[in-house]
Amino acid sequence: MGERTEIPPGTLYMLVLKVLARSGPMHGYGIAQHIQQTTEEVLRVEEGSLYPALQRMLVKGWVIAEWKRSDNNRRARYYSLTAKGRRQLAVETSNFSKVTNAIWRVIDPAPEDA
Amino acid sequence: MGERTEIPPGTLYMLVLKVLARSGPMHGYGIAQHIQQTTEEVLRVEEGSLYPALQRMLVKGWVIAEWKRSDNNRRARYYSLTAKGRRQLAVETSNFSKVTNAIWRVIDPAPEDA
DNA sequence: TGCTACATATAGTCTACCTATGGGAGAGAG
DNA sequence: CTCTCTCCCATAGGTAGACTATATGTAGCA
Repeated sequence: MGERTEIPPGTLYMLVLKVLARSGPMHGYGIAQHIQQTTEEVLRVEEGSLYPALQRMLVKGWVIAEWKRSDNNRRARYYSLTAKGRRQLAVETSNFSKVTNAIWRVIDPAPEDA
Repeated sequence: MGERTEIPPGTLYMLVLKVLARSGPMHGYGIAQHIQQTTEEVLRVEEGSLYPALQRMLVKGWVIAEWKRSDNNRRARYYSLTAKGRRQLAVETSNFSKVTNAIWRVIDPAPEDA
């Protein structure tokens, strides 16, 4: 029953898209590291979640990939955002915001009356 | 491709617990209505999601149920929060807050330093 | 020559919400 | 009285999306 620091279903694409939008082309491993560090270990993206997600994002045309050498001189696949991916990011961010606000309206006991 | 106003996985228990905590004993149908109205239709709890969830909450001991008559004089099962349910609500709310904040840290480019 | 860290990838499992379906019971209309 | 509408509960089956476990391979270092 320990606190699971898994990411909420439905937010993975948004997080990955955002990381690429902010930091430019990155490889999968780096994206995972980045998210973990930015959230101070609160969110951990498992590799078994990330790589399939990246594949789907390629198919959807949200990112493109290119094999390069990493800083450590290893083969790595660098992902970049496309225009379509940028639009998707906007949609997902907007929707996340809307839904999160709705939830807060329920769980936050703000005394509002008509 | 319309915006689906389904509730994010993992938040249903929290929402139901909170509604009961705020408004006292309610029947399932009323809980669903309440959430829909509070969120101005952004969140819609389907009956096929709600009733099974309530059953699980009974088993977990978060709520107790009692058959009564509704305002419309119909048979209805009224659910009340238990002490255990109240603790669960606190845990889930805290965790939701923590995770949501973490996500915002990624998608919102707020320049915060230590 | 191992050992560790980096880097990608797939198969299978599990959770949890949704859609679809069905039924019973009270209230108002005719 | 009966028909229909709304209220209210409940279950079965489908599906999405993240996880665990596993597998492969390379670079750098002792």
